[in-house]
Amino acid sequence: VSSPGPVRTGYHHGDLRNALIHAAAELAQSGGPDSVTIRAAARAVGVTPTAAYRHFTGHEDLLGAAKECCLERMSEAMDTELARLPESGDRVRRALRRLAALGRGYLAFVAAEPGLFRTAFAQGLPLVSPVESAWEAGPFLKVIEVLDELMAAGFLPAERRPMAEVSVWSAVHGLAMLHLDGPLGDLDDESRQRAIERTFEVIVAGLGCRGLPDDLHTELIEIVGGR
Amino acid sequence: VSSPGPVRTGYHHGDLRNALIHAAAELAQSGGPDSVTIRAAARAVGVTPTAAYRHFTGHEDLLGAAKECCLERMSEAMDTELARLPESGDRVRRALRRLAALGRGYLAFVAAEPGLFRTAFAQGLPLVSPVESAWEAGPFLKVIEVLDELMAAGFLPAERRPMAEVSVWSAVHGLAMLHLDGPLGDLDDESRQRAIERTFEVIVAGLGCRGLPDDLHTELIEIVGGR
DNA sequence: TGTACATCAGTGAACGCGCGTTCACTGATGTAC
DNA sequence: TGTACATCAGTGAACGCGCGTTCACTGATGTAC
Repeated sequence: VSSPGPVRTGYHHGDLRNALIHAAAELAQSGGPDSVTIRAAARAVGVTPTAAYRHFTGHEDLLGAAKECCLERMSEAMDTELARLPESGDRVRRALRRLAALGRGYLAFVAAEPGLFRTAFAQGLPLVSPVESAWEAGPFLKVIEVLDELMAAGFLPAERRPMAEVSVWSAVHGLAMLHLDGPLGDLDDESRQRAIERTFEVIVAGLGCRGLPDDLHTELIEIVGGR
Repeated sequence: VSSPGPVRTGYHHGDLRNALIHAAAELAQSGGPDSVTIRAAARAVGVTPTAAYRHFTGHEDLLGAAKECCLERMSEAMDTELARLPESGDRVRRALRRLAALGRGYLAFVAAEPGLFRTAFAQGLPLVSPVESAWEAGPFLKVIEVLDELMAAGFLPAERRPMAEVSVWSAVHGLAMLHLDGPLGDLDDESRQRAIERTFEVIVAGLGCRGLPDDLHTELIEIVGGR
């Protein structure tokens, strides 16, 4: 769960657990969850497969740790997008900007690191830590916060607040999946971009009642798709 | 791609290709795409693995056929929901009803047949037939038709029509995926239901400009979640 | 400060598994004459 | 109508692979006295 860790110094490794997780994440990066095996991770670290069993109960345990690691990477990618945002404007504007940046971060991560994304959402036993905490500390929590802010600022009516985070996340997650494995994978870049923009527009229009001023709309679209 | 096919009658099978596809689909049903192997399919049919190579170029070919088969099953499930709909009301009402029924069919299929769903969207080489036709003959086409109708009937403004099908499908697909493998899997049935309803509301509100009359809203929510 | 010994963290060999795929083959079918 | 023969659709044995996991082991570490 931390950085690469020292290369081994003699018989004992020193930080084998973290080294294995790091190796597992690199395997996930290049080949997705199916590439994460105890043998391959041990090989990458330069250690016998058996040694891994000192630190993990088995394959499932290692994969779970890798999953958690991928989720963290994803969370970081979204934070990066958030950090680039200007602070100007009223609360609604700032919150909508953040919503757009989250979507952008999510989709950019999927495009840049499909293997990590697939692993983060791999089927099977959940994460090592209690489920809720892992998810709520990650990407999902950020969406919840932004929607709370949108409600507090008066953009999102209170009666529409419940479950709104699910709608938002579903839309962006579905967009990502359909691009990765579904029929949207064949779209050219331009169409892909327009699909993302339209989905963002539909979601924002579906959340708030009122329309957006033109300049705000333009700014948001640029955040969600631009650069 | 057709029905079970006759049980073998002697040395020659008669319809081995279809029998293998059927077996592959059953494997997919119970264990997802990873369970679809040439050996297992041959075993199920009662034939040597080698025999499969008379009808498929290899594992990937069989899996592709299974994928196509799963997509068809999904399409049928959605058609079933469409067929149960009343025909009363104006064009907008009928089209929105159909939109709700498609979402319902999609999500019900995912819940009832997760293995088939996973296989339909399995990663890897596309389908046997040309990509577009397979998808556009399937679930996606139905969404496109309904949205065209919503535009023609005046509910969906023309300038919001492009890519709207992607937004709609992304939302429902994301909902399905997050329930299957994501953090939404832990929701109780009641919350799950509300999440689906809210997502439908957000999408409909995001597509059309105007609000829905109360009775229509109620009817649609019942279609999307009810029974 | 030195030493015996428990504990920890690795090694190396081996197991059984199911897989995709290939080979030379044989049984069944159908067609030309 | 019968027969030789090409063709088709299977069989059976075998290959090599990478995997998860277990076993008895050994090298390194640290702690009690």
